[in-house]
Order: sequence, then C-alpha cells, then structure tokens
Amino acid sequence: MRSHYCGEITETLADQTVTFCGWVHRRRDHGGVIFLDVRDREGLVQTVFDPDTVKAFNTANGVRSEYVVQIKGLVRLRPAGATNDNMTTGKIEILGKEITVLNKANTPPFPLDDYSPVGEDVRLSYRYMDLRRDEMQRNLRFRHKVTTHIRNFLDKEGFLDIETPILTRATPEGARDYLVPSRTHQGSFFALPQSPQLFKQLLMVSGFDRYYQIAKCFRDEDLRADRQPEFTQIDIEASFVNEEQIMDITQEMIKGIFEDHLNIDLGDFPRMSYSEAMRRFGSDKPDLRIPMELVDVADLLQDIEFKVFAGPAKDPKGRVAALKVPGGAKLSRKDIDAYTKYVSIYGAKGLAWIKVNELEKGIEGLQSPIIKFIGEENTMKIMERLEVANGDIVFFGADKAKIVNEAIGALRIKVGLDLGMLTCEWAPMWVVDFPMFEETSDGGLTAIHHPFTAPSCSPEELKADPANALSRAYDMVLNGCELGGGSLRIHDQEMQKVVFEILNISEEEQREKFGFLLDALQFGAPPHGGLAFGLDRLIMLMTGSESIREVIAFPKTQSAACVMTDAPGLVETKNLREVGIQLRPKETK
RNA sequence: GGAUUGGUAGUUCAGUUGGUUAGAAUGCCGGCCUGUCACGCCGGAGGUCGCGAGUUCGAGUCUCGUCCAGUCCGCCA
Repeated sequence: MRSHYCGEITETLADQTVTFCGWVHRRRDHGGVIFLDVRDREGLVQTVFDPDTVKAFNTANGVRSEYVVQIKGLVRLRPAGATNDNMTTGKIEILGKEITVLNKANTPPFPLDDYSPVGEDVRLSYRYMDLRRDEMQRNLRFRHKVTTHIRNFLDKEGFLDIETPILTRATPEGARDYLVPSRTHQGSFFALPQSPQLFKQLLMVSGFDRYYQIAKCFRDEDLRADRQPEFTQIDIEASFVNEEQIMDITQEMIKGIFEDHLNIDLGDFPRMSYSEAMRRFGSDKPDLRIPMELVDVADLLQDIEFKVFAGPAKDPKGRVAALKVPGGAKLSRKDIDAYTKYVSIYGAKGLAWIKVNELEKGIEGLQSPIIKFIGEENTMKIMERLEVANGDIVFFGADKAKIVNEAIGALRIKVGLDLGMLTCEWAPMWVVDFPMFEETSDGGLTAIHHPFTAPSCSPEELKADPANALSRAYDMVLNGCELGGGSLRIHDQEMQKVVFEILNISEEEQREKFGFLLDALQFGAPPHGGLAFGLDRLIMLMTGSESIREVIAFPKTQSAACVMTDAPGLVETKNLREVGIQLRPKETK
C-alpha cells in the first residue's frame, strides 16, 4: 500500500513519486490550495493539493482530522521561504496526485497535538486515540528499545528466557493475591503470581544456571503514581554466583541502558548499608541528588526537662534527628507551617526549628520557639555539630525512630526539591546489608525481602537473634526510587525451615504452601540468587514521566479499573455457577 | 480504610455575596481565501453545571450523601 513512511520522506527523495498512508493530522484550506499534514508512526509530512488535479483536490477538500488516507504524489523541495525547520520533513512537501480515503473518522474527542492539556480520564477512555499522540508513541517506542536492549544483553550473558505460569497458587506472605476460581476444582483458586520468585528458583534447581524473563506480576493492593496492580518485572536469577556477581552484571545492564538510550554515564554505583541509609537519610532508598543529611542529636538532649525531646532521646526505639537546610532561614512562617503539616501525614506531631540569623552573636543570633526548652548550651552544641552558617534553618524530629525516619526523610526530599537543591540529574546506588526481618505491629517478625532470602549467618545464629540478623539482599536505587531488588537465596532446607519458624509459619503450612520448594531443596539445589527490576518505573524515570501510566499502553485507574473496557465487569450467573461461586448480597452500612 | 484536590460546551477553563437568558478560548459545522504549517477572516450550532436529596422566594454557587478521576497516608514480602 505504501512505498515510504511519512516521517521518512526527506529531500533525498526529491523528484520521486512516493505512496504513503496515514492519518490526517491537520488540514489547512486556502481555497485555491489545500495542505494536509499526514501522520504515521514515523512522523509528519506536508502534502499540497492544487485545483488542477481536480479529483484529488475535491477529495482533499472533504477529508477531516484523523481520516485515514493513502496518497500518491511527487516529492518536491519547498519554495524558498516556505520550509519548516521544526519538521524532519520540513524541507520538502508532496504534490498530491491521488488520494484515497481508506477510512473516515469521527471528530476526535480531544485534540491530538502537543499544545492542549487533556484530563487523564478522558485520555484513558479513548486510550487508542491518546496513544496516537507523539509523546505516547515516543514513550512506548522507548520502552521497546530498552526491553530489546535487555534481551540482547542478557542473551549475550548466557541468560535463558523461560516463561513461568500465570495461573499458580496463593502465597501466605506479601501482597494480596489476585484470585482466579478453578472450574475443574470447585472451591479452589489459582492466584496470579506476585512475581515468578519460586519458579525461577526451581529453574535453578533444574540446572538452567541463568534465567531471565520480562514478566507480568500481579498484586491486589492500592495504587500510586508509580504502582499498578499489574506491572512488569525484569526478572533475573543465576546459579553458582555471589552477591558481587549479580550486582556487577545488573549494574552493567542498567549502565548500558542509560549509555545507549540516554547517552548518560551513570558512573560507579556507591554502596551503602541499610543502617547507614536509615541513619543519614531516614530511608532505605535515599535520593542522593539531595545533599542534606539527618544528624542525630539525642545524646545532647537526654537530660533536659522538655519531654518532647527527652522522651525519644532516652527511648531505645526513639530518635531525635536534625536536618540542616542551607539557606532555609528565608522560609516564612507560612512555609514552615506547610512543612509541619506535611510531616504530620507521616505521624510526626510537630516540627521544631531553629533559624540561624547571625551566628557571630551566639544564642542571640538564633531564632526559634524551642531554644528556651532545650537550653542555650545544648543549642550551641547542636549548632556546632551541624556546622551551621548564617541563613540556615535546622528542623528537628523527635519520636519513635520509624516516625522520625519517615517524616524527616520525606521532609528532606520535599525541602530539597522545593529549594532546588539537586546536585545532579541521576544518582544511582546500591543499598546492602538489609536486616532479615522487621517487627510487625503485633510484635511478630516478617521478612523484609521475602522468606527465601539467605541470611549472612548460620541457621543457629539466625535462630539465636533473628531481630538483628542481616540478609544477603541488595536493592538498586535511583533518585530515591527503588529500581530493583534481590538477594542470594536459601538453598539449604534446614535454613529455610528456620526462617519459616521465625516467621511463625507452621510445619503444616510450610508443607501445604511450599512443600514443592522444600522438596526441591533436598534434590541438590545449587547456591543461587537473583534480582528483579521494575521495568515500568525504570522507563518512567528515563522518560521523565510523572506517572507509570505514561509508559504503559493500557493502564488501570487508581481504583484498579479500566475506564476504556470498563473492566472489571459483572459476569453471568451461569459463569459463576460453573466455577462454583455465589455472590454475597452487598453489605449495607 | 483515611486525608486532600477536582468534576460547568467535544476539549481546556472562568463563573464575584446565592439573583436577569451560564461565558471565554479552542474544536466542530457553513461561507470566503493559491503558500500555509497550532494558517487567517466572517457567521453558526453546541450545556442533565457528575448524580441524588436538602436549605431558600431563588442553587453552577450553601449543606448532606453518593459516584468518578488525581495526589498522598495506611497497604504494597
């Protein structure tokens, strides 16, 4: 049907006759001459219709936006002064000889240009139209380039692409599962995989040595700008390797992607332990583009009267941290109130502050509602420790360590972005030495990564002090965003049993849910480990998108629905009966 | 589950203290126009003010409920 893509027709084709197909992007009717900008995947080309070509002219007169047309015409250089430097094809135009309307189109529900902002729900309702827009075409094409890069890279490194089941079984820990009723086993349910975790480990037991998959994963949890209920992981696993090898190879992969597709050298990725990350940044995924750090000051405040500080300072689970904001003294009372409100969503009860106006005047040069509570001597010691300068402001968080870390950690990023403090565009890093477990609200322990993560100690040591045990896990972090994470896995049945015990998963439950894994560990499981990247997040970061939805062709809304297909939808009673399900009447409040 | 923002023409938005016939831009339709490129000029059509109650002489505007969409907290091994 065509000889060229629209966007490929340039001056090298001058004086040749070409045929192309596409959508009418814009029509400009000058009475005696009609211009059609025709668009396809590769770009736009301007076509001119003269009244001398009567039939084509009349057809061109009748076409409208988004009509699908086939045009045959002569490529010619544009007249002097009529070129368009903004277009790849702007030096030429097509003199239209024949035009066929392949399909008419209704008026588009929203403009497809780059100038008009359009509400996201409208875009999602007509996603197939939205995807015609240049930005979306570029995003999805970029995503393709990256996944192709990944496949080529991993293939070259000896990784095999192996598919794993979508219909599998529910897992006891982790996110809520998406369930699929079984027709042939009524009353039983499949679960969609939260990740191919167990299967990739079994593939290691099977001796495939190196596996990867660009795998859809499903988690029935509430959505965020960077979270969809179905998302894509770059899933990787290898045998007879240690952490270093996994980290090296995946770091090389990510570096290569940035080099080839954004022309950016990410350099070496610094490594930081979990505990250091929490101490300095209040986060297990620090944004290293922001130069500020949290500083502990609890030791200076243990003996003061002021309970708001002294309480957490003396509490082993408490924390008192200061955040120095260079140049922050210019913040108004209103700004500070806004930040106080901001930290309150993380549970902080307040936000104390000290402005440094004239340090040379000592305590007189400071401005703060709290100095009278913490005392002049303590205040000056804190100022000394923080190495403050005139014009700075210091914020304080005092509470349970978890709340201080979350609140002041988030404040650090918010203030850093608000005040334009970014020191670079890209800040990759590794976070290592995670704890094995963390405390749940009911006092039990839960796995920080997943229950198959190997600890960096023996089963006996793990049993003796599980709360302080470290794991052989690692997270790759980019700009404060967790790009991917993984670990060395447990390949020993005894160790696996100890972990299940600590997690309070009974032997019956172990047998029922993971019997196959425990068995597999007895049949010669090699040492192995791996990592999984969030592909959607990676592409979101690389394209500078505000949301993961901008890099997914057909995403869900925040209520995990699709406004285009209207999924999820009701099903016939007959279908329910076949799978042995009866709906409960809606609960009334 | 919670906090918060929004929902008015196809689209993006404005709409004052509750007060006449709800406006603008753009798009759409018609006319004019031979060098535009987000063409230009003239004219026209286009509204369940998300939905449902309530207050009021009177509601786009106030109150309550509800639905949808966005951001965030919880949640997401």
